[in-house]
Amino acid sequence: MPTHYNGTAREKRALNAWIKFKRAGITLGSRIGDSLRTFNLTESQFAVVELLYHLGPRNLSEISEKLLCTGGNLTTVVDNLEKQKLAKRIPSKTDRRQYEIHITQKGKKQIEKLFPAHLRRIVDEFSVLSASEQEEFSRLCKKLGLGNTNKNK
Amino acid sequence: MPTHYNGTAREKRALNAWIKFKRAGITLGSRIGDSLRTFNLTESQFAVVELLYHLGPRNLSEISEKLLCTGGNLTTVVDNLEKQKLAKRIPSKTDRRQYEIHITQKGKKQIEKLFPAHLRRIVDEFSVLSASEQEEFSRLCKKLGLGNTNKNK
DNA sequence: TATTGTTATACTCTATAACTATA
DNA sequence: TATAGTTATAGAGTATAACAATA
Repeated sequence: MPTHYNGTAREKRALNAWIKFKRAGITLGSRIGDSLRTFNLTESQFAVVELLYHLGPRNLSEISEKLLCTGGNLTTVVDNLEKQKLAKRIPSKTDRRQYEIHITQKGKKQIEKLFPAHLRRIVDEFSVLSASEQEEFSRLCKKLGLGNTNKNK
Repeated sequence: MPTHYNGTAREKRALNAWIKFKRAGITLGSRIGDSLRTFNLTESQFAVVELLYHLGPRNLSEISEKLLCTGGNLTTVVDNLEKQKLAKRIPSKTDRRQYEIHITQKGKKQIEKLFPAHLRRIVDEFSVLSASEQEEFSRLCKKLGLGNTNKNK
């Protein structure tokens, strides 16, 4: 979808980049998300379980920080994971306000079964880019994600 | 968030690119989405109204094709736009199964009020990249979005 | 007082399948 | 028979604000 907007070159460049970015996000997201849905996991749920698998137990605050979502939200996602017995809450011994969220054995097995196919899918999607293009792409995404935090606008 | 995954260089490269991509999508999306929410528009609703504004009336099939969502889904989004009187359904004269979705005067005003700020936000977010980086980024996103459609894997 | 997490509330999105009306 | 769109259904995510328990 071209922009159909008559702005300055600078505006058109940014708008075009944003649109391409969003569309790539939708299409890749749905292609990659499909491979998760066959395991009865939503992307949010997968993100949490995968984080626990690779980083170990974390409390809700830490997870919400990593995954950039609100606390009340994460309660729901973790609730749904507990229903599926893929994660569990364990009260913290040091701070009785906190829970540590742990991945369960079933969750580990699920990730181990699912991750290779998931990874294959990702490698496949990115194989349209050369190695150096992928690296450049990562670099640009990172820069965009960090934003102009030190520009103090 | 680094990948914490010990795979081949190829796998790590793709996984890293995917994670950076997703995170940039979340952070940029929320920063840019905020500017829409102040106008009581969700991103989906904005996408539809903006499309109608810039491309003119379209029927539901055409919109769902452009925005990559399902039909039943779009019914809901357009319903919500009609409630806000930002869009309206007009029965097609040539094919009585179809509706043309039109933007309303109120919708046009809304876009005209909202779009400059929205655009400024996007230009600002992308200003962390140089002009040529933005162009390279668009190119890479486009390539990713199209996927390996002619690889017939 | 501040923090961790839950609850309550309410809405939006999303998909699927069955359905209506029309072509 | 096929197509355009709605309806019904159901679930998942999202945010906000008020709240309880603990620090």
